[in-house]
Order: sequence, then structure tokens, then C-alpha cells
Amino acid sequence: MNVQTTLSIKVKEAILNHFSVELPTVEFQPTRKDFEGDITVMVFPMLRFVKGNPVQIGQQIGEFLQKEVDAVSGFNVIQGFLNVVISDAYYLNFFKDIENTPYYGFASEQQKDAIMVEYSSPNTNKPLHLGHIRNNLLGYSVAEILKASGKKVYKTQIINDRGIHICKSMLAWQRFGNGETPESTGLKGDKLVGNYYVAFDKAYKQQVAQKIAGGIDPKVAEKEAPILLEAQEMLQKWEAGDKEVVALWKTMNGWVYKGFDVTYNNLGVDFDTLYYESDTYLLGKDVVEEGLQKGVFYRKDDGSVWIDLTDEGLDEKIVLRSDGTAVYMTQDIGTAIQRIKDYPDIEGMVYTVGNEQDYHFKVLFLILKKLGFSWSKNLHHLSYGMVDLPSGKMKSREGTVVDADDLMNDMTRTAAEISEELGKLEGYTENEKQDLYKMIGLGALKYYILKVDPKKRILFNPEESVDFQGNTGPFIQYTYARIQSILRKAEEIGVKGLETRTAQSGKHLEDEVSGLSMDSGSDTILVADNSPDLHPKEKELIKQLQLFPETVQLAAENLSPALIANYTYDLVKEFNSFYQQVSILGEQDELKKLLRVQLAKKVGQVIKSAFGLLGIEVPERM
RNA sequence: GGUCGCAUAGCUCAGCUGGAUAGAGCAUCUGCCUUCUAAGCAGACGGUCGGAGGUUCGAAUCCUCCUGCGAUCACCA
Repeated sequence: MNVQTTLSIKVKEAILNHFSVELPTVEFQPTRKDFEGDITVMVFPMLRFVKGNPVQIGQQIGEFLQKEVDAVSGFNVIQGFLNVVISDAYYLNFFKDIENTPYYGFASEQQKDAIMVEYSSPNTNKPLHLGHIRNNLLGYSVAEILKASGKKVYKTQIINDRGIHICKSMLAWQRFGNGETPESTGLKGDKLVGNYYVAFDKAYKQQVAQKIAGGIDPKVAEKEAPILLEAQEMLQKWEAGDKEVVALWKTMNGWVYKGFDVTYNNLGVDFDTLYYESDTYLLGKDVVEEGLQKGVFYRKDDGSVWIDLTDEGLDEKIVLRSDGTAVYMTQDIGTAIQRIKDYPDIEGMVYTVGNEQDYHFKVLFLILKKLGFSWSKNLHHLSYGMVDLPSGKMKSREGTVVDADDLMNDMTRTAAEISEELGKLEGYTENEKQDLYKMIGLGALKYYILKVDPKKRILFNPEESVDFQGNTGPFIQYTYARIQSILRKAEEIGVKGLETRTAQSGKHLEDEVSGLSMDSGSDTILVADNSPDLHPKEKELIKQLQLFPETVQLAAENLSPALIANYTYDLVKEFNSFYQQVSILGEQDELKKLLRVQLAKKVGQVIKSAFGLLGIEVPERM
């Protein structure tokens, strides 16, 4: 039982004893730094139930707590705030408990029910850009956070591999490509295909301009440009299964996938299962038919099928065209149901999609609910704000995008410049250095994006490079590296009570976290009768460590990696302050020295765990 | 026009279910490297929390209205 729960019970008891009143709840908050104490009991809310002077009530509760609860070593009352001082022994005990917990902060038992997290889901006609990066980082991180909170998670994406957009690239390639391939040009496949998408747009605009110059109405010109008509024709051929078109489609999508794989790999994201729109775009029609029977949908005279959501404050929405073909909504209904069929343990889904589709998902979830699917109540749209440039929106066709690969390379290069200037990497091979630069550059980028509340839009200025100082990924990575440096030295000089086992630097977080865990045998020392007094900075650190598990849960509930990022920053700030103020290895008292080394080690583990949830790696040195 | 979201220091952002004097980073200025990594620490400067009402013992937080910005409202995806 944690202190807060104990205190809550005891506060109620105190009120019952003194006033014969049963309090429904007790409110707490961390004590502000400028007052003495660790946890503050709010007296004000009790005044609704207990008549009296808040200071006196606080005083009475305080006295009761001090007498009844071992962990309470003191208190003070200021206005309606009862500041409770928690004993060093309690914090030492707590730290002893978590010290050997390898997955500290992560839910120990996995729930049986699974949740599917969809993210990325790009079109296959152009390379990934900064907007996709935000999507990928959010989706990946939320999936990891959900896992840590005890959920079983499937990561997926639905790849938009068919439609007019890819036909445009295909047509332009046929027309202007001269048989170019990624191999012949040395270009990444997605880049090559993207170039033809741009080429299409250029040719299209020329044709439109020509028509307008010839006196044709602009709106008609836009619809009747020959190259557009050809693209539409190509799409029809594709749907009809035309061999030549399908073969080209497969080839060009194949190029794109190879390119995407490189980008995903560099970005460090992955998927457990993939869905392709070419497989799912016909799904959902039968469900619409069933819905018609049930009266959820209705058919208009022209044959199109609709749902009336005006009762819910929304509009009418089409779910099937008059010619019987599926719209986006039809597919999404079908795909959702298909996923449940494929993975029967799924009890909920998270869709990582930009906030421009808020309305779409509101409608989708409502339709699924009306169709009577029990899991519809566990559908979440992880809606995030757009990433805009100072010049405005990013537009692939106009070439105003920040390319994902370019951006990652730029970040790595900047990290390399800074690292080389600082010159702390003596003894590292060139490969090790490159890996480290990438780790730092990506750490900066990922943290920069993930620390912001998902629902807020991000203004990204490519001119002002992402910071490497202050509240940044590299700052946190640096602190981790510092801690590892201390731990290496601690082993060298042989700190008493510290196991000399070295941490394995495996690739997986799980391996490393458990690899880092300390052997037992040192625990009893901490709470011996003559326990050392805690330095205020040590106490603050333990308090911050204590918050990690609840932060993970909160982040999972809110689907917000930003909460993890901000927590980690606070922890690291606290550690650096501690590091600055007290000497760890220079401490004369062996017990204190051991405690500090162990604290540093635990902070390092939590940094690594937390950053793992953000998809950010941490270095041994930097 | 209807609906949804956002608005906090010069800039970028925190602020948990309402609680004490609204916090960080960047930028500007001051100190601190012969002691565990200065990508650091300590400090200064900087705010009518978009505006106006309301609820409450108490509002950046909840409600209403207004302003500004963004998104969305297609037999597009």
C-alpha cells in the first residue's frame, strides 16, 4: 500500500474520531517546493462536511497522522493546507523495494484483451514526410506505452496502395520515365515514384493552362485535362484487373515499399501486421446490406445508401454510392470488422490519424456502435495536430515538404557536428561514432515532436534547427551517459555492496532493463537501524522515481507520449541538480555512497525505460 | 453559416480529477570546469493565462458569450 492510500484512510479516521463525520474522499497534492513537507492534504474540500476552522482541522488531522502513521515524521498547517512530512525511512524502504524491480513502472501482468494500434498508413505514390514522422512516432510510442500499461498490442497500418494517386505516378512514369528504375537511377524507390507524381502534376497543370488559354472554363479544364482522363481510365483498368496495369502497379508499389522499409527502419518503427487497401477496399458492402435490414441505414431513390445522424448532432452520411461501389467509410467499416475476425482477442482499436479526420472517425465509431458491435466503445481516434511550416501547409505536389529521410540525415549531421566539437568520444571507432550521432540526432527529433501534446499543431521551422540543449532528447541522453560513466567508475573502484556485474548492451529494451538490474544482497544495508539521513536531493529523486508507474498508466489512458517525455525531463532535471550538489563516488560514508550509486543506477534504468516508450535509444557515452 | 479543436513569458512548451506566490527550456544578463562528462548546475530578467461575464471558500483549469487561428461539413481519400 502506498502512503497516499494509508493517509487517506487515516485522515478519514481522524475526521470520524473528531467530528463523527464520514468523508467520502480525501484530496492530496504534492507539497510545493517552497514549503516543508512531501504530501499535502487539502483541508478546504472537507469544510463542506465538517464545520470549523481549516487551520484547526488541519492541526488535528496532522497530530493524528503523526501519532498513527509510522511514515509520517512531521507536519505543518498553512491556511487550508496540511503539509505532511514523510520520513526518510519510508523513502528508503520504498527505494529498496523498487531497486531490484527489473521492469519498474511497467504493469507486471499482461491483460488478455488486446488492442490494435494503427499508424502511418501512407499513400504509395510519394515518399514519407515530416507529417508522417509525427504520425509514426505517436503511433509507435502509444503502442509501446499501452504495452507497458499491461495491454497486449498489435501494431498495424493500412497501406493506401490503390487509387487515382498511384495511377498518376504510374501514368507519368509510362509517359516520361524512359524505363527508369531505382537501380538505374540510384534513387530510393519511393523517391523515384514521388518524382513521377510531381511530374504528373506539372503536365496536368500545363494542360489545364492550355485549355484555359483556349477559352475553356477553368473548372471544366481541370476536369477534362487529357492526362487526368487517362489516369482515371487507368484506375478503371486496374479495377478490371488489366494485366499490364496491374503488373506496373505491382512493380512501382514494390519500389515504394523498399523505400518505405528503409525509412521505417531508420525511424525505428515496426508493425506486427499489415493491411492493404487493395485487399480491403471492397469490404464493408455486405455489412451495409445487413445494416439496411436492421434499419440502421436507408436507401435513397437513386440507390445510394445513407445513415442519418442528425439525432446525434451530425449530418447524413453516405455509406454506399448509387452505383453500388464503396466509399472510404464503407471500407473503414469493413476493415474494422475484418480485423476483429483476424484477431479475435482485440477489444479495442486506436487509429492514429490527423485531426483533419476528426469528423470521419466520429461518424465511423457511431456507425459501428449502431451496428451493435460491442467493441465499438473501445475505439479511439488518436487525433493529432498538423505539422505546419512557417510557409504554411506542406504540399507534396508543390515540393514544399520536409522529407523524412532528409530530415533524419540533417539531424544526424547536426549531432555529429556538435559531438565532434565537444570531442568526448576518444576511443570510439568511426562506426560507433556514426551510430551515436544517429542516436542523438533522432533522439533530438523524436523528443522534439513527442514532448508536445498530440492534439496541438506543431509549427516546424527547418531554418531553426531542433535544439540539443535544455528540454531536449540529447540532454536526457547525456544525463543517461553521465550515469553510465559513474556506474563504470563505481565498478572500477569497487563500491562496497555493489555487484560487479556489467550491463549487457543487447538490442532489446527488455534485455537491457533486466541486465541492468542489481543483484540482491545489498538491500538490507539501506534500512539498517542507523539508516543514513536522506539528503533533500536524494529524497526528491526518490519521490520522482515513485511517480513513474502512475505516469505510464496516465500516458496510456490519455494516449499521450508527451506525459512520458515531460516526466522524464523532470526526473533528469532532478538528477542533474542532485549530481551537481552532492558527490556520489567522492562520498566518504560507504552506506551513503552505495545508496547514491544505486539511485543513479535506478534513474538510469527509468530514463532508459521511459525513452524506450518514446522509441528513443540512450547511449553509454556521449 | 453549422460542428470540432486550439489560444499561457519575446519564441517553443508544461500546468494531473478546480487549490498556496502560474512553471520549464530557448533567447538576454551573472556566477560555477585542477573534484563523478559544462549537451551541465546555480541565479537574474521576463505573465492583465486571447477578451468579458458566471459557478465556487478558491478558476489558466468548469459553464456561457465574444475575438483570433486551424480543421471539417462531397456519390474525395
